[in-house]
Amino acid sequence: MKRASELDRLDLRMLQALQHDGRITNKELAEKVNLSPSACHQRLQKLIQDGWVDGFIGRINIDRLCRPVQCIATISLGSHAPDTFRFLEQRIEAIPEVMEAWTVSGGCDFIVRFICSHMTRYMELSNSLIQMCPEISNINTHVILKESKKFRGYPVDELMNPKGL
Amino acid sequence: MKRASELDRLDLRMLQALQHDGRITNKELAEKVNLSPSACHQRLQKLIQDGWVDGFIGRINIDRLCRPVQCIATISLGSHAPDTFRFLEQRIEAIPEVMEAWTVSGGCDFIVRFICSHMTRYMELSNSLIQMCPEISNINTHVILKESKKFRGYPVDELMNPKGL
DNA sequence: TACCAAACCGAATTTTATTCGAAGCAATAA
DNA sequence: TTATTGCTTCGAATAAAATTCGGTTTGGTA
Repeated sequence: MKRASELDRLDLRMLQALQHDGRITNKELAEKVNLSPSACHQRLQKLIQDGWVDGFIGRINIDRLCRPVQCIATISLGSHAPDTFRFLEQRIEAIPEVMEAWTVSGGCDFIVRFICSHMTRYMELSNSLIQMCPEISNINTHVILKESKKFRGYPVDELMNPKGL
Repeated sequence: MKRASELDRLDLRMLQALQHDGRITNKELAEKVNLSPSACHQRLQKLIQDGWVDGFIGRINIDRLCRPVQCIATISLGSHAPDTFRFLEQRIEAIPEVMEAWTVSGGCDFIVRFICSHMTRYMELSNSLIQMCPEISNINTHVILKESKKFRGYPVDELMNPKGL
């Protein structure tokens, strides 16, 4: 299996193309990177098999389906014992309405993004977290007014070829 | 074009399947929702064409490609004039290293998620924001230690069939 | 019951995916 | 320089999937 430094220009261009359109056909992808369909197919299978690609998701237009309440909560713990972290992390992960969550350093310990059918539901969820984890010292809720920038893939160029190095 | 309330059970199941695997074949999707491939194909095209699906993204395993620094910044403004908001929002959007950004209410005005090749680059970016927008009163940086939960699609069931209604 | 529109189905056709053997290419050792 | 080796590519053949289309079913309505 290749290491990251062994991925060549074609591999990276394929990954970028897949980020941009996860449903691109192998034939189109091959044209885009100037390979024959068979060679491209072999590379693509290998990229997926070796875990460079994490999966493909169809993004649904959730705001057209319903009018959800979205919140970002910053959670602070009183105790920083590893067990406490793990426990809360697992509980957070298990909540379907949690879309993303991060363990962070800075002014708090977790940052969690929720999407809920209504505000009361969000309150239920945050209350349940407080109840099941008394070590939580603070939850600060930020209601999302607008998604200013949606995730559209990682900036592979900037990350792989950082300026000034 | 259908309205949200006119999407039936099959449409929703298709959207959920696409969230889970954006590269699922039409044939597999048809089996999953108990339709003939042709009927499923027609529905899928219509769902995409009518904008229920926002696009397809291949998720790449960025931590295998490099060792990026990821941060979440909370930004507060001194002036809440609409022009100030719009200006900063546009500048934030334009930064390739900004993966996601939200306008929020609560203890701050924007929450922004960065991915950078190294910490110095992050500092450059946050400094540049402060320079170009003097109305920023505070930026609080949270370094991401761990992605506790990755986005895996919206909880369609919970959002469309909220408990207690 | 008769009619209509929408959705579905199955078969036919077109396009794409997948497989596979042969050829090209670069690095290495003789 | 010349063989050898391993890896990648290519193109053709085959398998599978997508797409189209005419006919049928279905559900609602007059």
